[in-house]
Amino acid sequence: MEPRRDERLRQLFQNLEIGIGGVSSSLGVSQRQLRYWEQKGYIKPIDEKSGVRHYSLATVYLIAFIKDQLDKGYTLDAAVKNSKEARARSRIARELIGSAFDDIEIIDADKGYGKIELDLKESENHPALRILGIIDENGRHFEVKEK
DNA sequence: ATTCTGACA
DNA sequence: TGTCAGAA
Repeated sequence: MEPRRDERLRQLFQNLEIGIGGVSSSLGVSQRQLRYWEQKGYIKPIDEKSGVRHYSLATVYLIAFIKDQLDKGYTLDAAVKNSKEARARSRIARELIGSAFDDIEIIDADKGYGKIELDLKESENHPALRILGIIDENGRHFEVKEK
C-alpha cells in the first residue's frame, strides 16, 4: 500500500542522521560537550560501533533542549532532568489533547482565532457537557454548556 | 577534511 | 569544558 505523505515524512525524519560537526556548529554545542554528555549517558549516537557519531533527529532535539537549559543557567544534570519531565508532560498533553478534540473551527485564520470542542461523554457523575476552548479577541478561555 | 581518544602549561 | 596532539 502506498504510504501517506505524513507517514513518509515520519519515516524520513526517523532515518535522518546528523553528524557531530553539524550538530555542534548548528546548535552551538561543542563536540567536546557532546562526547562528554554521551559519556555521562545523556545522549546516544545512532551507530554505536561505527566509530563515527551520527545523531537521530530526536537526539538533536534533546541536545537543543539541553543547550537551551544550560543557557538559562541550569546545570547539566538539571537540564537533563528537565528534559525528561518536559518529555513526559508533552507526551501526556498530546495524548489527551489529541484524542479529546472533536473539531477545530477556524474563526479568523489571519488572527489565529479559533474554537475547539471537547468530546465529553455523559457519565454517572455528570451530565453530558459541551466544553469549548476558544481563542479570540478576548484571549484564551473556555465555555461550558450542558447538552 | 573530519572525527576519535586521551591528556592537561 | 577548552584545547592540543597524534592516529584513523
